[in-house]
Amino acid sequence: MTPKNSVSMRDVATLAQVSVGTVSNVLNSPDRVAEATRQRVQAAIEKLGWVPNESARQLRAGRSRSIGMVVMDIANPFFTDVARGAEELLYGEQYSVQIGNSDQDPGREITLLDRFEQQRVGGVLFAPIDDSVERLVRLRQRGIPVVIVDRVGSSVDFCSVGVDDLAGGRLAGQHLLDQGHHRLAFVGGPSSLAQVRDRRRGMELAVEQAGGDVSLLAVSTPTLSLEAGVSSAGEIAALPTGERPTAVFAANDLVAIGLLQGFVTAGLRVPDDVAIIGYDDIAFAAAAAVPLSSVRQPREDIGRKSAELLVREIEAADSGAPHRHEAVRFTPQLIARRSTQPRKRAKG
Amino acid sequence: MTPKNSVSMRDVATLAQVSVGTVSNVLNSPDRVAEATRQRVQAAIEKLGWVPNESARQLRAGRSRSIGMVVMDIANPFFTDVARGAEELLYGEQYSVQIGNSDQDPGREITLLDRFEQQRVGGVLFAPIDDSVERLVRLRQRGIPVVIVDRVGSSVDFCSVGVDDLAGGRLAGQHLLDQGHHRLAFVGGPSSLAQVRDRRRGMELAVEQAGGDVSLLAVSTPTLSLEAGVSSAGEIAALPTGERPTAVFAANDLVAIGLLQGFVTAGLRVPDDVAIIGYDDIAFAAAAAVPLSSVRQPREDIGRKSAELLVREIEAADSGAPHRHEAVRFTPQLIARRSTQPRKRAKG
DNA sequence: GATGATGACTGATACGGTTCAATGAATCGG
DNA sequence: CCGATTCATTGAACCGTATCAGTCATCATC
Repeated sequence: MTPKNSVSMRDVATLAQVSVGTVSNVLNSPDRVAEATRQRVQAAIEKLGWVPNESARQLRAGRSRSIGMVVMDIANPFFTDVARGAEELLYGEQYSVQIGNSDQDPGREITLLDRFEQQRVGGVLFAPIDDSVERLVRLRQRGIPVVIVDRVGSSVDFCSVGVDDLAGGRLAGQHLLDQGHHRLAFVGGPSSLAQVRDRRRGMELAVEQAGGDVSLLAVSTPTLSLEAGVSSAGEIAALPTGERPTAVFAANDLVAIGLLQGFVTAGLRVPDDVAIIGYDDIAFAAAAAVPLSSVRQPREDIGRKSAELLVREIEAADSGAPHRHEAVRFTPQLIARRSTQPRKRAKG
Repeated sequence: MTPKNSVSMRDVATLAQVSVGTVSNVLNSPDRVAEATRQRVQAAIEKLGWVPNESARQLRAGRSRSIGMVVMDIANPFFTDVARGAEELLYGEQYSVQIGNSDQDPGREITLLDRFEQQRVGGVLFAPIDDSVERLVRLRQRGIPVVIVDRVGSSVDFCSVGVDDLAGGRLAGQHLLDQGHHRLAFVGGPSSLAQVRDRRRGMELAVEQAGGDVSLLAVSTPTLSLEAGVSSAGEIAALPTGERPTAVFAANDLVAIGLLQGFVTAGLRVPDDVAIIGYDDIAFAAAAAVPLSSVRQPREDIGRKSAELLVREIEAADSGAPHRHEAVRFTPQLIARRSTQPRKRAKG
């Protein structure tokens, strides 16, 4: 039942009347091989349908052409966009990408890194859920480069690519203040996520700097998901009108879209009763029930840049060249849409 | 610069004063090893920080614990949901998943399959962009099982998991007819995608069966994306009011959400001027500008079931047990929301 | 106390490639 | 015409693990 007709280089060599070394050369250094021989070998490969065994190659080489990527929420289009950017670049460099979803679970995160280590992947793109780098140090000791994605280097020991979330939070906060809001809220969590902390802190800075009589309510959520947004909207809508915030900054667009749904369900109008701004500017933000204002991150660029830094580090290690870690920080951009449009006083 | 401090089983064996065979036994058949020895070996493993080399193991075993998955559009939440379902099950079975994005490009699709073949993955979950199975046959000859995802078996030679798209299309068409529409449209493409053909055909069947004076306009798009929807909406909106369809069935939710955006931009009201129904019922459908009616597919179940069939086939092949290919067909479900709500005649 | 039987461990081999020193043939300059 | 150089090819060693036929000691059995 198991055909197991595994053809190996030896079979090809036999058929082509050459040694295995020559077959290998045909693949890896074609110029060292006579044209006639090369064609004979190629023909034999075709005929037998031989395909190189990547495990064997990798075992010998001690290094692999596959890249591991850990994201914290594959259901979030932000991460698939980042992954697309990374994959695009890596595909061109002949690497293949393994995407693992930690689902914001530290245990799974570790397991995924363990598996990548066992596979001796060529490198790892890592979007972490916290700041610990111990696990990463071990990977690097084994010679596996790691680039930290979506989190700009608290540690100088790794390359990292991210966005200035403090600035992003400030943009969002300032925007809401500019629209004349005085009762603000921030929705997002858990605060173990640096992204959440930074975005919130940025908003707080905007508020402090503005001075004046501004209140800022913080609503913490267990995850950054649609559902979390929906349920937070319920909480907020239940507040007495006089205390209820008139504008909300959500830590990402998923939460923002959830809030939108929740508010509409609760009978609140957006932006008239409550304005919303999100973060990431995923493609669905513009298509939401009320087109969603957001703070845009260059998602695919983040992926591409991360991959580029990773490849560079891998190649430096291969060639023994020195390598300086780099921390790339993109600047976020405010995208104002209807969900934060100033309330029309002239209603009638 | 390259530390290369690669510790192998031999190092562990030396430190623990045993042979490499024993170290291997500690891992794979712990019961064949004396307790004291086992602990000594474990201690040595800890101390050296040894991690098994998956390539070597795999080379020896001839088979790997990693699964390749090919999807045609990773930006479509439908596929990430399917992938989540698959990954969830496979993670539990100690497999890791490699997701590759063919981006609806036949060339990339082939390349991804080539790479999986070279890696001798344990199996492949394949969401194809057309019906050709030649490439798959070769994989299977090499002993790599393939399960076809999101496309129920035209071929009995493979397991497959999908949804009855003909029934789904019919549900959508019937729903629009039930709302009293007579000028319908179908938007989607390319028609090389079986999903597109089936959904459209299903709608046509509903129309034929209903009889009466019903028109059905077909608008073809190059891909199933938000952008395709937006631009199709432009075309449709440009039609004279008397010819313009009053209800549109989009081949998937991305297109539907794009249409929605496009119609709103063009000044048409949904559902008053034109009703929309999508397909997939991705999470964002409910959160769209107007909550989107859709035909729901059990996305995560599709992934889980595919993975289950794949694992079963892999294990059957390993144990030499016979295996019967299975074609699982889920039934889609109509989800009616506001985007197809009957027009209120009593407007004033 | 000789005989198996059992249990714990060893050592060699194989997996499928890459790499590199060595070999032999052909070419070249003088 | 010969030594030197270049070119094409070979063959063996090696990567890190799993497996399996043996080896050796221990123990129960009669």
